[in-house]
Amino acid sequence: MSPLYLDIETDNSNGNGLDVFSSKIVTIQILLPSGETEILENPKSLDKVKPLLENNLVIGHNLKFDAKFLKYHFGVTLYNIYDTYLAEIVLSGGLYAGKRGVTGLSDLVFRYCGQRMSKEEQQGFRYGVPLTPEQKQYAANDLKYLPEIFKQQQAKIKLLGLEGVINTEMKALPAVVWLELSGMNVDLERLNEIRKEIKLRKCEAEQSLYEILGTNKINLNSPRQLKQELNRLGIPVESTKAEELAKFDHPIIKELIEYKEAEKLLNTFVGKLPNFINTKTGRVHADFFQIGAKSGRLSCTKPNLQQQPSRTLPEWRTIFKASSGNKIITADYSQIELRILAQMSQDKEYVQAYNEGTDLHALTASKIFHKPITDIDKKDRSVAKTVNFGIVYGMWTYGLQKKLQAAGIEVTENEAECIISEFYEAYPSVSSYLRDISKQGLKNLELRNNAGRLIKFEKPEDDKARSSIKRESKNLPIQSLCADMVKIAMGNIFLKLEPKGVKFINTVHDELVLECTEAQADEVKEIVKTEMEKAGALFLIDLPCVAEITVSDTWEK
DNA sequence: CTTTTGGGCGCG
DNA sequence: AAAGCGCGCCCAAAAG
Repeated sequence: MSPLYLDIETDNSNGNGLDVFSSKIVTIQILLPSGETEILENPKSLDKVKPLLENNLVIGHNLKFDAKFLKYHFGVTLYNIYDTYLAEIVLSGGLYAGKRGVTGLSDLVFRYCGQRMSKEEQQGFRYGVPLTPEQKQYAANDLKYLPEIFKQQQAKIKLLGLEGVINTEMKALPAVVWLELSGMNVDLERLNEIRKEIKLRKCEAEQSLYEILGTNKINLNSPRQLKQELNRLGIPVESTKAEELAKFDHPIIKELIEYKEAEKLLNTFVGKLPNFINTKTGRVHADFFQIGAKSGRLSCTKPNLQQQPSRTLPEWRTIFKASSGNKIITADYSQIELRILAQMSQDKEYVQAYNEGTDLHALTASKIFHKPITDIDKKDRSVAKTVNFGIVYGMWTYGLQKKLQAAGIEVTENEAECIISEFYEAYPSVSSYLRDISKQGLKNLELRNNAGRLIKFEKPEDDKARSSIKRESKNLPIQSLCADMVKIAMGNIFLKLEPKGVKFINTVHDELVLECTEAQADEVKEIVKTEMEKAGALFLIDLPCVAEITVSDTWEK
């Protein structure tokens, strides 16, 4: 298998040359193993090069873009990919995730080849218009440094032992292409019903607020003005965030929280989502960044399908509806971060609880409150749940106290301290694991998760930054291992289900969402469950990995 | 006028 | 001394 180097140029005359659905490919440049550069101008069909592209290793920079165009316009699928852009983020230990100005092709050309790529003027590639000599030069230029970049990255990958992580990312890339091309279907009628409901809620809250305040000469969306008004009413809030407001007992607080919630939902979700429905496909095609977070998690924009309301407005997700005749498969890992913590800490009680199917939150409650597990009530369990999750994030007693307070559970700082120390006494291995890993992270300024993913930290300049590294060191190995599981599953599911015409429509950190015909639903459900659990079992050795799957007409919470 | 920053909040 | 990890998007206010 000989590697090819690939790049494409697209028509930007509609000002939207990056949009796969409304722009066309003007040229495809391929640097062949022979060293020759082939430029396909204004291609009508790719039948001649399809086998070449589908059966060889294709190397390029940010190939998600190219792969989307090739797939959508010509039905060509890139299976075997090496992307210098993703590789560079992996090599940076996640430091380049979501950063601008460090991962562009020109940045890599300078870093590896010492050459400054001239910032040439927009070449104005137009579909159907023959290329000028300058345009041909420009097109070929994007390819000529790739072999050297590839070679040097390969050496670094080997040196750092990052082959496994790179492999995971490159196999996940075709799945991300599949994801972006699939898009989600939106039930606009349902959306409009919800819009009406919330508008009403907002108006009612707004009227009450004006009445209580005795004026409507205030911008309720201005934290500054709002705080001033609340202080004037004798409510000594230090800020206007929900958590602070919850500390005070005054009729205005309830209305204010109601107003802010409705305002947020209307402005951020209800009002915005319809703008993202693509006119060509009728679906919402968000942009996913494959390594959007330094943990290796994906991030998402325009719109961010990873932050669609579920707690604040449970019915919201039902607007994401299967097309007629289809079903939506929602699959998520059960308590995955706590299971990973159990695996990594090797804590006896934690591991045993998951092996015996004991409710871990109830178990924790029984430990910290010294009660038999059968006597644990809802409130005890809720406190324990906050502790279990908070521990994974490196929470301190002060944070626990605030978190519980926001949930309507009052504890003194002393009580919070007791709860945490009881937790560590009950799970000594969790305690020592977290202590050791945070020390190690701060000392080495880098960590590995169990999949070998490298996590680096910037050199801290002050105590605040040092504390931050200690907390991140507790959390990131866990968060990132979950990301690796999801990516491995994604890559394997792509190979099995994309050829069957199934759609991959969303992913939210520990969750995969697919759409398929009713007839396919049972089979798809089984495959997704099996692949997710298989990927999890690569790293959860001493306890089970469980993926929970639902089949429905809509995206389920 | 446009861009950046800060407070705030949606999700896992 | 700081006080919970990772993201993206909203608006208002400040800065350019």
